[in-house]
Amino acid sequence: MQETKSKKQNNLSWREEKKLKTKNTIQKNALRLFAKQGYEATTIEEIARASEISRITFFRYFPTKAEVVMGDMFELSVYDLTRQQPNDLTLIQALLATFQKLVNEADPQERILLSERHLLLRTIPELKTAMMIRLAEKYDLIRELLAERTGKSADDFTVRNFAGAITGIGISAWLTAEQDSAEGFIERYFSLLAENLKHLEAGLPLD
Amino acid sequence: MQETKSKKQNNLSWREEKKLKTKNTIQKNALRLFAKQGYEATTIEEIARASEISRITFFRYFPTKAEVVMGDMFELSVYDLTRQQPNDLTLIQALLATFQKLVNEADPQERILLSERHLLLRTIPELKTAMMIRLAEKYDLIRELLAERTGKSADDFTVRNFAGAITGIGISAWLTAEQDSAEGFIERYFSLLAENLKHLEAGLPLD
DNA sequence: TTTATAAATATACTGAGTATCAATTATTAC
DNA sequence: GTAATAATTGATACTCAGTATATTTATAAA
Repeated sequence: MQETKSKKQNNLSWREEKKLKTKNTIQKNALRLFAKQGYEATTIEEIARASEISRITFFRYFPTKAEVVMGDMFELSVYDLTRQQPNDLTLIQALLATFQKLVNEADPQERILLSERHLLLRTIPELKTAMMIRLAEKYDLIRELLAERTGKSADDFTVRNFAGAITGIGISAWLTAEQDSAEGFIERYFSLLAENLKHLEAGLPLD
Repeated sequence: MQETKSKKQNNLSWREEKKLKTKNTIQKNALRLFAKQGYEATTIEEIARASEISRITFFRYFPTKAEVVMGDMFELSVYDLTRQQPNDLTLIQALLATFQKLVNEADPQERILLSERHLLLRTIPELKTAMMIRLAEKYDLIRELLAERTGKSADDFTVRNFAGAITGIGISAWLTAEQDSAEGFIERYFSLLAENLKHLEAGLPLD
């Protein structure tokens, strides 16, 4: 079980580095092929051939075809970064700070990849639904964050409900940005998210 | 194109009646088999055999295996019933009235079928996600309802965001009821939904 | 070099979902 | 009632995602 860490000072061993590279190659080829000939029209076989691996190996790196588009999506960063925000901020203020940071720091390279992904995510029905699920799954993370900042239990009624509202607001931002879309989707998404959160903090007035 | 309505006074023709019966049979058999031997372990082939139809005919009635569980789910009723509530009610008040009505009026027969469905919907991962999507898809309907009652556009920022919050609150109620679950899931779900909506109307205070 | 381990692949399978075409069955017109 | 018409069903055959098992190849350690 103990992982190899004997001679190599790099915290990534030779093998692990290669694996990461393979994973990236697969994802890049997949996104390229999806963009070129469509998601449905692209088979896993093709992606594998383009990546010079076998069909079976593909499944060693990604459990499903959809997952190759979803990727990591820096969801963990959102969680971690938000936890690191000062304690005297409300959750919403902390989230706003996190988003600000993420938008500022995203390097161009990453931003382009992200754009390609998002294009697929809002175009292909199968992926749209996969994305919606991802969003809904954040519910539990939000509850945890909220529990930490309020000192309440994550199972508290108000915590649950507030977290639910944040989740829904996130979905709304996603769906709205998807409509306006075109260029700069990610910027639009984050700015909507920020507006929505501020509105929520104000109690969601309808006037 | 003109539909047959010549002699038959019943608004359902002979054929259409039979089709409805077949659809119900398929659904009943599917739910029975799923409950008995599990969702994944049950093939469409089996469901078809039990329903005395061919595998292909199954797909004429339900586009996917998951859809046979989802069914209609009286989502349309919620929409229609809510529209019929008095105009001086807020959307939340109207929704509360609708849920009240639905809980009171559900006949025992239907209630049992609904329970079976819900058991599957919160047990089988594939169906859980399908359900989540259903919930998220209500977003647009809620926006319409809200637009009607506020006189605003369904694309208005506050309408979108408020509708998003309601959606998320619905998801939260679903996930919470799913945890407590056991018996009386549906009652629990609706009562949570009501609590959550009231909390939302109060501006979602965290204290 | 030999040994142990992990990663890649080959083979073969299941089952969902689709397309095409032929066979039935019901509906309508005569 | 019978023939023509249209809808429903079904048979056959296919694609492709995803899985299980066993085998081969590459890597690391000894």
